[in-house]
Amino acid sequence: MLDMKYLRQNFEEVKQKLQKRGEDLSELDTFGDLDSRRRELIQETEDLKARRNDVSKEISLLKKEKQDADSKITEMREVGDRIKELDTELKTVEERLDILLLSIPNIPHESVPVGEDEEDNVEARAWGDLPKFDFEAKPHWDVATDLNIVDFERAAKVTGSRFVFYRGLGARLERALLNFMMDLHSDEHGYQEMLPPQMVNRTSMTGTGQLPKFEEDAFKVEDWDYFLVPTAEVPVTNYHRDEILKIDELPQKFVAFSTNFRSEAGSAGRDTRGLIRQHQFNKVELVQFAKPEDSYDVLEELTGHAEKVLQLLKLPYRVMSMCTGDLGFTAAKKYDIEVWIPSNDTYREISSCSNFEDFQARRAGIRFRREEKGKPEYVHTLNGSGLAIGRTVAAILENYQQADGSVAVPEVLQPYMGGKEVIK
RNA sequence: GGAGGAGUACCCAAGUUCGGCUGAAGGGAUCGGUCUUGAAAACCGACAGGGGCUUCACGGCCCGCGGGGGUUCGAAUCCCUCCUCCUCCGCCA
Repeated sequence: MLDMKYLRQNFEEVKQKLQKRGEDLSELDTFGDLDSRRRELIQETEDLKARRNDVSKEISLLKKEKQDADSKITEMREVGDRIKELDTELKTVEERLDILLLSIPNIPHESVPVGEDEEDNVEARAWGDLPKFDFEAKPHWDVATDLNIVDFERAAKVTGSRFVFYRGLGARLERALLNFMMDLHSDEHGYQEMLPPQMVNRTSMTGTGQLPKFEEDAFKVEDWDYFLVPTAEVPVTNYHRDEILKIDELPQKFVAFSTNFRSEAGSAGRDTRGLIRQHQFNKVELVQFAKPEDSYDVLEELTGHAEKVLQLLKLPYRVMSMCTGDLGFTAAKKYDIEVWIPSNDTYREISSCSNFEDFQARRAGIRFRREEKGKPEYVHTLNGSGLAIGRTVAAILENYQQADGSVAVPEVLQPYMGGKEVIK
């Protein structure tokens, strides 16, 4: 959410910056009218309320002295009716304003490359050597199915499409990665481990920006106003919702595991095979609450923490700086980390690291004070996958596959795999 | 799921019977001061906070007693509704 005052005072400039995102901004022009009407109504009701407060005190005194107050009471009855009318209109105006403000995307940071779509994303760096196979490399779903470590068919029977059973060393690999990532970030990178609820309420989903615009992407729990979490970002960021932190509590760094649920609305036909796009997947998420002046350094640091996972797994990747058209709704700046997927002959997103600046913090009311009596300011929130586990499994199966159909276990994972060096 | 009880400012807590001189007594904590070589104790003083509207500013006003609605000239106080916590019963991994 953008600051209303800032938007009022810098309307054209903001509009211009938002236009770089290439989104439809026609609604934005209703802001001026709504905003000025809101302030008109507030002034009018407040004047009336002030008068009512005064007269009510007078009435109280008159009654105490057993004097007649009927005419004043009648007068105030009319004032009260008028206040009610104005308050009703004010409420509808504020609701519309709220919906509008909640629907405006974040302003891109000046360092974000301008562009229309993923074609215009800019490679920041690449790491690792691409594997060369002296046999015909298989896509990960064939590798996994041949090894009998995943089962898509039965998952379709038991639940539906875009679900999967992991079994045997496949399940073990998933769990090994989870533990490896959690250990790395908590022991080496200074994050506090957190295990959040896997359902959240509507306010939380609004706080981080999934709602109101993207409700169709979420799984909603019937009869409850709860949603299955699409990412641990939601519960963990909302952990400090409506709080004022002390400055020495910043930065706060959390690493959280959650199972994530996404309807993948609008992705029909894409990545229908394999582990890349499932309705349910596991992910280790890094979340930081930072001081505004530090947040861009934190973004680099956090992205580095996610990269470290791939480096230790020896998986080739590149880091892409998302252009204005591919930034997503909430981010001011975003890096995607893409891992090499040989069967696609390309890199695929495995992590997304964003600085939201105060966009989420304003929605969710997450603030801090620099001094004991100082004015509260909004924190900056950041997060990044560290990493999506299912896609990491896919990357390992593809990059570590061997001629005989087996898969070598990356060295750092072997202790987590009961010492196994190969999946066969 | 059933039956009770409770949510007041940083914390504890009065006020809710019978609506108005209470936007909130009293503690504690915190901060400043006196005293002291220093500290503690004691004493004195300060101490809602947050948001909004308006103003160049000083300031003024409005809203805040879990959330939302209602009754009333006026609500912490009455009514409705939702949420959270506690106790007991039932069920349950």
